Amino acid sequence: MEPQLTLRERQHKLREDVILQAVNRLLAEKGYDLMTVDEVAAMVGIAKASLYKHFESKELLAAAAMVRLLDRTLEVIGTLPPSAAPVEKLQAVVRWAVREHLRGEMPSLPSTRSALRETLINHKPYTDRLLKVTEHLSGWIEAAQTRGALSPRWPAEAVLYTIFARACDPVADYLQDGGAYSDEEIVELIAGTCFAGLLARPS
Amino acid sequence: MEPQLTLRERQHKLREDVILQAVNRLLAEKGYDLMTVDEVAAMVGIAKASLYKHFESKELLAAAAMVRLLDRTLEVIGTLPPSAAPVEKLQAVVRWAVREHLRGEMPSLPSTRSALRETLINHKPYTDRLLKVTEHLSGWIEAAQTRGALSPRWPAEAVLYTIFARACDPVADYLQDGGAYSDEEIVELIAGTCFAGLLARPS
DNA sequence: GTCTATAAACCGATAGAC
DNA sequence: GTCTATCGGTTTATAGAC
Repeated sequence: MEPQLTLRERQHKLREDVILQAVNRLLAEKGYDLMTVDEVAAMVGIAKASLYKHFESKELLAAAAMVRLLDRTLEVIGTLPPSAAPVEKLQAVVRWAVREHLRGEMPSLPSTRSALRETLINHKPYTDRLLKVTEHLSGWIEAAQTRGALSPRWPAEAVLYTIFARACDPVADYLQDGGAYSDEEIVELIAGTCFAGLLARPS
Repeated sequence: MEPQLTLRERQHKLREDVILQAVNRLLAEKGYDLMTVDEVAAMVGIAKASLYKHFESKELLAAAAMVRLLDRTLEVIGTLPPSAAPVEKLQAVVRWAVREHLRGEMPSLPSTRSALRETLINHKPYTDRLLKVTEHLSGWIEAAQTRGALSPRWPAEAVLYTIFARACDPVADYLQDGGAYSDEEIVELIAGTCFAGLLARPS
């Protein structure tokens, strides 16, 4: 607990967070496979070999960035008003995720096609946090279905995956590239079509 | 028009279609960046150098596979019953696309992150067919909105992108990996949540 | 047209000086 | 811990024999 050690540790943590910010942005911009370690080092302004003093491989570097993303997600989940209806909390999480996506800070889902996926599912810091996020969302989904806010027609598992998938929906990129809508309009378009659907509503 | 020339041309076309089938499957399985030309050659059973006699680069090889996909899409569009309602045609296209996805034959959308995107938007055979598909779908979308089948709340452009995106929705992969649902159930889950939404419907 | 062999470039990871 | 320089492996693309 000496101040020197603590100071050094804090500088160390700070440096690593700057690295993970860069990784997070590059993962969002080009994905894991197209991201090169040289790029990360260049963006941070240090040498590649120095990066490997902090993270022992490219895969663990990306995994740490994904853990950081899930920690931020848990922060958002923790600051939602407890009085809000479950379905409103779900919509709030989707809106936050799409906003992050539009800001270029939402790494793509580790798809079944990604070389990163196997690493992540064997990386306990990642799976622990993913489980926590899943538990929160699943609880809200079941509550909302019981209350009649969410359709009981869809299995809770399918709803969960759908919500996760909306965070990296390429529709956001295409609408943003089109330039016809503001970011906040795009957020409402994606959250709106996701929850209300494309069909006209009877009522 | 000599029979020999025609035969050789037909063999040539047949060989190229076998190649493009393999490329299509690999593009669906691992995406453009992770697909190697060696893999394509191995799957077809010819040497890599022979591939380059048919297609002059990896990018044009992938582009040809994407053109083939759009041609198959136009075939599906062409065989839909003209008497069907526009919204039913849209749903039929989505269902067909998800089925192709589940069979492992739906290459991912050329996302803004892909190295392939710039090649595709400058490749006229691709953009021509993409325009045709877009024109068909856009016509149905506007007709369905006029008739009150699709919600007028969403811009037609957003509906179009949403329908395209459902063809490569990672939700299909996650549900299929879970093993709890048949392929046809997954098709209905994705098409159903896309059109009807997650919310309970008032009526 | 198909093959083997190889060129040329790129990338992840490491050695060793400071 | 950070740097420069480099290794080892992989990938796209091509040369040249058959």
